[in-house]
Amino acid sequence: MSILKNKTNRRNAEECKLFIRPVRDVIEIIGGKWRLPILTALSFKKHRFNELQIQVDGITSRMLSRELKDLELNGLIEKNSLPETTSISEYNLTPYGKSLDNILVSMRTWGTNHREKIMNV
Amino acid sequence: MSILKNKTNRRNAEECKLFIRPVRDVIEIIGGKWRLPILTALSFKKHRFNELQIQVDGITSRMLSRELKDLELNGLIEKNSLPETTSISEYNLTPYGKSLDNILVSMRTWGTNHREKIMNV
DNA sequence: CGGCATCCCTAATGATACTG
DNA sequence: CAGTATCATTAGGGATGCCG
Repeated sequence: MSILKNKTNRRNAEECKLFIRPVRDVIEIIGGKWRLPILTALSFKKHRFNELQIQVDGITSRMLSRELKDLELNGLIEKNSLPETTSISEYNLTPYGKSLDNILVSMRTWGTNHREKIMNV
Repeated sequence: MSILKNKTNRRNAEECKLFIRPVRDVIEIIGGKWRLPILTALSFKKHRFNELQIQVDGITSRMLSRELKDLELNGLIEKNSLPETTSISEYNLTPYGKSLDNILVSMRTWGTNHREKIMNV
């Protein structure tokens, strides 16, 4: 019985690690202070660089530039330079970036609820 | 028409900010390298301190201690010191912590999928 | 076993100025 | 407008040792 229990515990422990690993992967990709806010803005609609800088309050052009580059490298967003005009580029979610929607929505929902809860207390 | 368009754009911009704010709130609470992995482990089952340290690979006791304290302060987890035994404490999700489930599941799901995608490419 | 204290280092971010 | 370059600062986190 104790042997069986040990085996069960070990299996549970392994299973638990299998839950954690993908979560850590996600954090690598969309973690940090800025990426989810940027993605949230882009899930709303496509934005230009300076529009993003206004929406994501407090971000510097330096950080915005870097984060956009990382998100693009990971295939979550795409950059389109408008051909007609000069010095205009637009950022948008790729289909793969749109697949983050469940995460974005669940976070937004929980966060909205939490804010209300904190305010009312 | 251009006036209407400006009003519409401004409304959209405000609405977008309303999407971003709660997301930033959530990041404040469960962001960073360790909190979501810890919460994921606890969503699986309650854990003791050293069990968590094993599950959340690479975390030091210092960081685990600090993160657990923050999560408890935010009402997401609870600590139970077992009365019978000495020096044993268990951590578990509170009901409020369990309300994070949608976030945890959506991240785990996306992360699992992403890992498969990366591996196969 | 479950932590806390100290010291230290690096990565992340900010501030500012500049450019095509 | 959409960034880049440089410098300064800070927060996050690792290593280690100690303690009830």
